[in-house]
Amino acid sequence: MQSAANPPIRSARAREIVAAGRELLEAEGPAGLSMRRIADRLGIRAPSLYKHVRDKGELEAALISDGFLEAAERFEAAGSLTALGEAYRGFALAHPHLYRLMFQGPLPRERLVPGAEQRAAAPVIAAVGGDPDRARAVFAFAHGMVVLELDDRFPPGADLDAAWARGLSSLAP
Amino acid sequence: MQSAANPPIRSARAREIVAAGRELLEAEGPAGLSMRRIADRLGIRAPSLYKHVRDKGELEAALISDGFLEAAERFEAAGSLTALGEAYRGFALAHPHLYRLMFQGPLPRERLVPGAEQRAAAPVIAAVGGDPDRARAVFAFAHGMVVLELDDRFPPGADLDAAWARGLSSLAP
DNA sequence: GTCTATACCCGGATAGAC
DNA sequence: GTCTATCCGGGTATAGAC
Repeated sequence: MQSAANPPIRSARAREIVAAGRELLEAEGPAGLSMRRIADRLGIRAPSLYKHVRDKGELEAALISDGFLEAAERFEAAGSLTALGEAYRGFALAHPHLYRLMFQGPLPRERLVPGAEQRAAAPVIAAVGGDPDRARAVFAFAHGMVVLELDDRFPPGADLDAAWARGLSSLAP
Repeated sequence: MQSAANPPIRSARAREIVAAGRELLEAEGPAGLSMRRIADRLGIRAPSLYKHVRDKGELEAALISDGFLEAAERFEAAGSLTALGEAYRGFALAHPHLYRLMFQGPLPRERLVPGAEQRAAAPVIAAVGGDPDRARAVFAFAHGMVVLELDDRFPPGADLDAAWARGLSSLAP
C-alpha cells in the first residue's frame, strides 16, 4: 500500500526522469543508473532531480513497477507453459538489466504500484493449474535458467533450449 | 589455467588476508569486503595488502575457489538427489554472501583454482544419471530456489520444503 | 524549477620513504 | 613489509540563491 508519504510518480517531469533512468539502465546496466547520469541526459544538474523525485529508491520502484506490468502483458498472452517459458526468457534476454533490477535483491514492495507484482505472477500460477508449490518450482526453474544464462554460467556449447524443454516438460502438471 | 602472471595465493600472509576477507564477507556481505576493512581487521593499512595480493579480484577468486571446494565436499557426501538438494540449500543458507559471490555475476574462471568449479558440479551431473540437459535444469531449479529464498521473493507463508520436493521429484530421472 | 556549492560517504590503487 | 601521502573515481543528498 502507498501512503501519503509515498506518493506515486505522476508529474510529467518525473515520468521523463524515469524514462531517462530506464534508457540508462538498459544501455549501461546498474552502474549507469545514477542520479548524476540521469541529470546529464536531461540537461540539468543532479540536485534538480530531487524537486521531482523523493530519492533514488522511488525511481527504482517506478522502473520495477513498469517492468512488472510490461512483463505481465507478455505473460498473459502465452497460451501454454511452453509459451510462457519462451515469453519469460524472451523478456529477460530483451531487458537483462531491468530483469535483474526486478528480480535480484530485495524488492521494495511498499513503493511499487499495487498489484503489479501479482499481475506478473498470476499467469505462472494459472499455467500450472493453480498448485502453488508447482508454481514456485516453475518460477525458480525459470529464474534460475535466466540468471545463469545472463551470467554465462553454462558451458559454451550448452543446449539451453533443450534444458528449458526438459525442465518445463518435467515440471508441467 | 593459471599463468605466471596469475600466481595462486600461497604465502601465509596472503592466506590470512583471504581469511579476513571471508570473515568480513560472511558477517557483513559484499559491502564489508573492501580492502580497507580487511586491512583494519589485520591491524595494517590498506596499501600494505598489495604486497601480498595483486588486486581485489585475486582475493575474490580465492574466496570463490575455497567456496567451490567446500561445497563440493558437502555435495559429494549426498547419496540421492533429495539429499543433494538439502546439501545445496544448506550450503547457501549457511553462507549466503559467499554463495552469491560464487554464483551471481561473472565468474573469473581464469583466476580460480583449476578444477574447483567442476568438482562442485560433478555430483549434480551424477545425481541425474549423466544427462547434461537434466543436470542443467536441476541446477537452475536449485539456484533459483535458493536465490529467491535469500532475497525473500516468496510469499511469507510459502512452504519451500514442499516446492523443493515438488521440483526435485519432477526433475528426477 | 534550476542553479551553485557543498556536505557527507564510499571505493581501488600507486609512489616512495623507512 | 609496512608506512604516509595521495590520486583517481564514484555515489546520494541538502541548503540557499536566483
